[in-house]
Amino acid sequence: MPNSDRAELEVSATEPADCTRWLDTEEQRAWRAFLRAAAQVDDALDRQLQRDAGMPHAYYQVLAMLSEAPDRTLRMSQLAGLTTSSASRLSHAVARLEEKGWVRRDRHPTDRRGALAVLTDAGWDALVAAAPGHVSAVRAAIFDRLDPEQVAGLRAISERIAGHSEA
Amino acid sequence: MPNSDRAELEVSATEPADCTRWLDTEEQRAWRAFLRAAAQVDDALDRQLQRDAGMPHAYYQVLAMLSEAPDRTLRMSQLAGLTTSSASRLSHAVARLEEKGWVRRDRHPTDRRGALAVLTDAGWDALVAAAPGHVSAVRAAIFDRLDPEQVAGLRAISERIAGHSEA
DNA sequence: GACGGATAGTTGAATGCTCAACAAAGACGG
DNA sequence: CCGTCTTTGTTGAGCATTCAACTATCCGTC
Repeated sequence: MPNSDRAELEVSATEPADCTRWLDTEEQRAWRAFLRAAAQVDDALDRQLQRDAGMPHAYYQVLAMLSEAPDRTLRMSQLAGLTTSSASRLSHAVARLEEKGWVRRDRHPTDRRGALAVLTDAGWDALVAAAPGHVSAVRAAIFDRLDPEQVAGLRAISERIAGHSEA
Repeated sequence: MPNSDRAELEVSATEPADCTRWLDTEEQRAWRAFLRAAAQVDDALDRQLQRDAGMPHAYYQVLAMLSEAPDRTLRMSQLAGLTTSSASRLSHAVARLEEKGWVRRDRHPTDRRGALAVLTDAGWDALVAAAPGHVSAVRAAIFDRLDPEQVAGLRAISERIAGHSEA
C-alpha cells in the first residue's frame, strides 16, 4: 500500500477527503502474515499433490467430498459449495476428472436440470492412494507448527472469516 | 478423505500397515475451516480488484511491495520473496505490468544477471487508485469479522505457519 | 397453463500460473 | 585463469480458473 503518500493525502485540502479506514500496524502485520501463510500452504499442498498424485488440490477436494457423501454422490451445486468453487470451475474440473475415469456424471432423478457427480471405484482408489501423502503435507504445513490451543484458535478465527461470507 | 475405509484399513492384516497419522476431529474441522476461509478471502479480493482495478491480487501485491521499497525499486528475487511467488510467476507478472506501463525493468548496477523492477509514476497512480477499494475489501473479508484479540491470534498463528517454511 | 423470473449447469475465449528447459553471469576451488 | 557449480532470471507449452454468454428446467403467479 502506498504508505508514504498517506499523510499527504490526509492533509491535502484540494483532494477529496480520504475517508478510507486504513489498516493500523497490527492489522497490517496480521494481514500480511495471513497472506503469506495462506499462499505457502496452498502452494505446498498443490505441489505435493501434483507431484505425487497428478492432480491439483482443487481436484483432490472434489474427490474427498464425494468420498464422504452418501452413495459417493453429490449434486453439482452442493459439491461446488463444499469445495468453495464456482459452478464453472467445478464443471470444468468434473469434466477433467471424468476423462480420468475418477468421476461419472448422472442425471438427477427428479430435477432434470440437475447433474450428479459420482465417485467411481477408480476415483476412490486414486483418493486412497493420494490421501496419506496429502495428510502428511497438511501436517507439515499446519499442524506440526501449532499447539492444540492454536489449532482451536485457527478454527474459531477461520469460521468467523468464512461464516456467512459474500457480504 | 476416505473416512469410511479407514477402519477397514487399520484392521486389515493383508494390507501394508496404515501408519499415516490421520487428522483427528478437531484438526479436521480446523483444517476445513481454514481452507474455506482462505479460499473465500482470496476469491473476494481477486474479484474486487479485477473488477474495480483491472488487475489480479497478485499484481496488486507486486505494486504494493514496490511502492514501499526505496526508490520504488526491488530486485526480482527479493520481490518474488515478498510476494510469495516463484521466479517464473513474477517474471510473467512483471512482463504484464510492463505492458501496462506500471512497472519498468532496469539493469542491476553491479550484478549483471540481476534485473530491477521499478514502479513507474503510472504504476503508483494505479496503486493509489486501487488501494481504498482494496482496503475496504480486506476489512470486509477479515477485520470486520474479528475482534482485536482474534486479530492478534491470527497474526501469531499465521507467522507460525509461514515461518521458515518449505520444510 | 402460459409467462417471467430464478436456478442449474455447460461452454469457449482470455488470462494467469506451473513446470521444465534454458541462458547468462557470479562464485569458488584448484 | 579455467572448469564447475550455483544463482538469477526468462521463455514457451500445458493446464486451471475466470468471465460472459447460453441452454434448459423449475417455480410462482396471474
